[in-house]
Amino acid sequence: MEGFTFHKAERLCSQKLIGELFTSGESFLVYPLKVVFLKTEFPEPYPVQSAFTVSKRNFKRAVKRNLLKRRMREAYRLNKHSLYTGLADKNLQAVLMFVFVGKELIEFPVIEKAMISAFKKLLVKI
RNA sequence: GGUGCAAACCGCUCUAUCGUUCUCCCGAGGUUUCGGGAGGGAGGAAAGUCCGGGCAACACAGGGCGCCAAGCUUCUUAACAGGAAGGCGGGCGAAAGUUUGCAGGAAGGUAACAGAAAAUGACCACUUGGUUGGGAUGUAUUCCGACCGGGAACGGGUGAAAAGGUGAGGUAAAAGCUCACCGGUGGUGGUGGCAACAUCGCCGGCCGUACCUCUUCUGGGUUGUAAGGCCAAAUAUAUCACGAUUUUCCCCCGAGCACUCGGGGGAAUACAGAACUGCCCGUUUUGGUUCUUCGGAAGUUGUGAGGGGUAGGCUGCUAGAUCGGUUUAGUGAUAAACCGGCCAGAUAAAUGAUAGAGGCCUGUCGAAAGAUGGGUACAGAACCCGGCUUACAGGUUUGCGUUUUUA
Repeated sequence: MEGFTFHKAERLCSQKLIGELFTSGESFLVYPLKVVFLKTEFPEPYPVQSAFTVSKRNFKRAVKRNLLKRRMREAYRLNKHSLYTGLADKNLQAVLMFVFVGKELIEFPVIEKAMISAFKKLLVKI
């Protein structure tokens, strides 16, 4: 079991993949998060590439958007091992996008809980 | 000490655990990557993108008109619509101060509502001439009217603004009509100031105000780092332009062993289009036309434009009008010299998350020590600088005004 790292290879950076994800990916909601996922293949050793985003419409200030993205990323980083092992068992690769759909700043423990249940739901659905 | 004004500055700290990006070192691995260690990693506004520059690409003979922006003076600066110091006018304040405005009135134009009239000013009231009605006295005066024609900007009223103010003379009544003083303006001279301007004297006309799409003066190419450059990958050279070359046909000149060989294939014209541009002139260029013995087709290939395809890496990319001191010059903005330092470079976008402790401010309880609750702002680099504007919990320092107490 590797540690709680979150390297660049684990992040979703390719504009092309992001475009594909939004046009042909499936999604579900675990308030305050919306998860968009797509089974695909990419040349990295990790089972998942993921990205986080916060709408500019709900949060006008960049500071608040950054804070929420950081909290989501921390929650992902600290709990991703269950997702990794689950996907590795099924021998799948996927790209994920977490969209924050809440309208106000939400504390870290709430986001963490939502993230864990999102992982369980994702493993069932995929 | 209270209260107020101005300027400058700071704008949370520490520990633990787990992470992120860049640089360097070590080890594994061997054109990539992984592990460990050390160090650097948001702001005073990083924001708004409102001005001004650097840098880059593209464009560019020149002139006129237009458009946009600025407009007291001197200085400052790479530059500015910024800043500093000063000048004049207005507003606020008891004061320290603060705030706001500033080219011009020669030509053109505008001045709502109200008011008679907004610049060729006569509504009421004033005054006068003529005609006329009535009354009084007693036979040519006076009083009260009406109508017509003048005089006159002193008074009333309107307005943001009403034809300089006060006094005297003057007159039928008046009036810069005249005079004295005052205000303003133009000219001129002295003094002070680099200047805006201030101040004093003399002379003149006796003198509206505010504003503009008006006039004048100064400046102004366009687009922004998603600029631009390089590499990789990928598709395929459609179309267009220019050049080179080959073949063929045509024309001209020369040779000639007679249908072969060698050499060569322009110039003028402002008619039209295009470019430069907001428009016009103009310039450049292309096409056409004309003249002339005097160029057309096809293939191959190169360069450029353009389409299609590719959406990945490097560069630009951070050492600079740089930062921190000290000294000197200057009222100041700022400049110069010397010493020292290296200070973010991400790209679905790092600079963090969680927990604990402590500061700071503040509410309540309490004589105090303390206890307990709340708050800890505004805000996140995206090519780089100089300004401006806006947001901001709380705090520090300095100078000045005013008031009170003490001496």
